[in-house]
Amino acid sequence: MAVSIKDIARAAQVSYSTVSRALNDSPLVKAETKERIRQVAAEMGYLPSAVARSLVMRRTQTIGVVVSTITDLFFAEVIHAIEETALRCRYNVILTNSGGDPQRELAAIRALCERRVDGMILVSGCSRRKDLCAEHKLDIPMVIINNVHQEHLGYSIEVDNIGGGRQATLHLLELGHRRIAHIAGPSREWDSVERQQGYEQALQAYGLEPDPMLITRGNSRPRGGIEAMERLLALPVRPTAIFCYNDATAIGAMRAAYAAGLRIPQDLSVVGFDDIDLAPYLEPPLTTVAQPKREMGARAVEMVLALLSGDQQVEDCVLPSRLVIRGSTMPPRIIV
Amino acid sequence: MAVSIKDIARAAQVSYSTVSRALNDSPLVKAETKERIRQVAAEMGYLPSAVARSLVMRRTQTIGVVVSTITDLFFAEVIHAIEETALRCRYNVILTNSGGDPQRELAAIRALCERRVDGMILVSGCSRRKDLCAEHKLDIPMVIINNVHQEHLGYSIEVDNIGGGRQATLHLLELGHRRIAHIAGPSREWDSVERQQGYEQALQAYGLEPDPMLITRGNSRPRGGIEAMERLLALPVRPTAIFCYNDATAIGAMRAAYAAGLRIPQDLSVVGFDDIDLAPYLEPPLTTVAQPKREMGARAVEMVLALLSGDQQVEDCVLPSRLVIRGSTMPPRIIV
DNA sequence: CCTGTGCTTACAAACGTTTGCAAAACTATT
DNA sequence: AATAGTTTTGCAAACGTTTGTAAGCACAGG
Repeated sequence: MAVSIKDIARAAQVSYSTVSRALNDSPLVKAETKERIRQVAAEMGYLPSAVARSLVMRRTQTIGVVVSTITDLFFAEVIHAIEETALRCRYNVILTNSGGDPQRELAAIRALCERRVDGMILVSGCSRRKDLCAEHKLDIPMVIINNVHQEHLGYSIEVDNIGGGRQATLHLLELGHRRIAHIAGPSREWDSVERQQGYEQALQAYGLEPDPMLITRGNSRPRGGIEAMERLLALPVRPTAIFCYNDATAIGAMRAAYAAGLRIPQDLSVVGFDDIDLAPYLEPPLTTVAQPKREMGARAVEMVLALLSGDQQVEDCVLPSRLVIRGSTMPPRIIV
Repeated sequence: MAVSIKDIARAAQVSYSTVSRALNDSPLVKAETKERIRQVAAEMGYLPSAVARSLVMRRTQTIGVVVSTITDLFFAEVIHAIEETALRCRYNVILTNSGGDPQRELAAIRALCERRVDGMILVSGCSRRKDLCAEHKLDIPMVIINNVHQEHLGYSIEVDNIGGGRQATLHLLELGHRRIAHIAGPSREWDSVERQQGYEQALQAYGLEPDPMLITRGNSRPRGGIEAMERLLALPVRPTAIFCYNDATAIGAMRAAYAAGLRIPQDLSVVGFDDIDLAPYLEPPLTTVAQPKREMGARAVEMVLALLSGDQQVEDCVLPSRLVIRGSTMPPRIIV
């Protein structure tokens, strides 16, 4: 079917090893021969077989990526960055989604191992260390972005979640808010725990004790944000501001607030986390803590590549987060 | 490094072909032997090499997907569907993005061919037929979702763009709007042309002649929507409603409208296209024409698989679009 | 005791590359 | 003209599988 190196050899009257060398621009073959072979190859529409090459080279030039879902813009943007920088390094990306299920995640990792990817990147990997290790006999470099568990399980890239949560909350405090609610993410996600810690630290820095009534939980998606917000709105004394686990949650929270007839930010200030590309276009433009998505993706593949080249210097990195103030926050109407 | 079938053969004292058969549950090997071999394999942590298998089977169990960008929620959702149904059929997905550049798209296709993917799916493929064909010597099934060009170049899946544009516009007309603007997508995208046709047909059905002043163009992203909207707002007589090429554009348009102090839908009705998952959570919830994203993705892989199994019955399909009415549309204040 | 018949197992080729090493073809030197 | 040296080419093994075919073995029938 596909034309192989042997077909070219036959057509060009040389051995197929020569063809291989010619196409790889080896200095071992005479310039004219090289040229002739190349021409024949081009005429015949030759496309080398990456699978055969992978077999002998024991390199697939492939990075496996597993992510819970690609339909969250934050993940989509990180994956975009991964794909872009992988491409630049002549790697392709196999994408698998786990739906946030550790079982499926493990299955995905297994499949990637069978495919002999050169390295793997888990975005919000959700499996426990011990499970991961089992699969890890073929030592394939694996880096994890925003590890869900606290445990360190290999090379990881994190954002400064505590600092981000603190900044967000401090911003609200500085505006004069005192009843500041928090809609956390799923309790098993470590970054949610950290962001909440930052929130609590900020409150304490202002001499406020975190109020359990003001802390509720979403599912990291708009739906969860709506439900959480409805709970908060049902409180005898409503919060004047909210810090949300992520932008998707914030979007849900805002929706619920609007549905209840509130205005944002006049009646309620909202801060998100992630700074998805859509954040500036929301109504109102969302104040949020930016994660350096491009950099996270880029770093992850660089890390994999470094690991691949046997670099021992590779170290976990935690990148700074940055508060981006837009239109969803303002001082409370009545200064408490 | 990785344990191979030969290592197992040695450990289990059989030939490696027997190991292969045992692990593939061939009836040719005795039950006891099979069991013993499996045990050894499990103990040794054997993971079959998909690349070796691919080489001999001439099947990679891989589908290549090329998309302009994954950071548009519409694409992300389609790709999610593709990945899910591919997984269900035991296929993996190699994702590549072209950034909407035909050059890069071609390069991506080439790379996928080298990897010997079993089939390819282009989401909004942007290359011209003749360019594509060149690459197409190894006849790899290729299906295109929302082809950018009008030309038919292989199996394709489309949504009823004209009908969708018509429905959207009709909805606005029925509400009483008469000055209805349209923000189109990039002129080279065929679906934009069609949606605009639908828009014009609807107007004509109401005896209105499309007004060139009211038709402008975005870039299919929020930024373009903003700019287009600003142009429309500068018009001596503003439109009372807008039909946008897609939801991202609509989001931008709404942003610009808000920035100009307008209220939506009281001062301006807005309709989008795509029905991204976020649409119901926007402020106001966006009225939009839904594309059956899940089905489009699923159909695409089913089509590839059918083609792969030599099915001759495979036919292009155009799926229906469906208007979803939410909060961004209402009758105009002053009936014209 | 020999032969045919099933059931198991082993051998070997093939998939399409890369690459070490030997062989061949030149070139230059004596 | 022979030799050494250099460049160019070919041979063959290897990568880890699958699979067609041959071989081995036990057992039954003649």
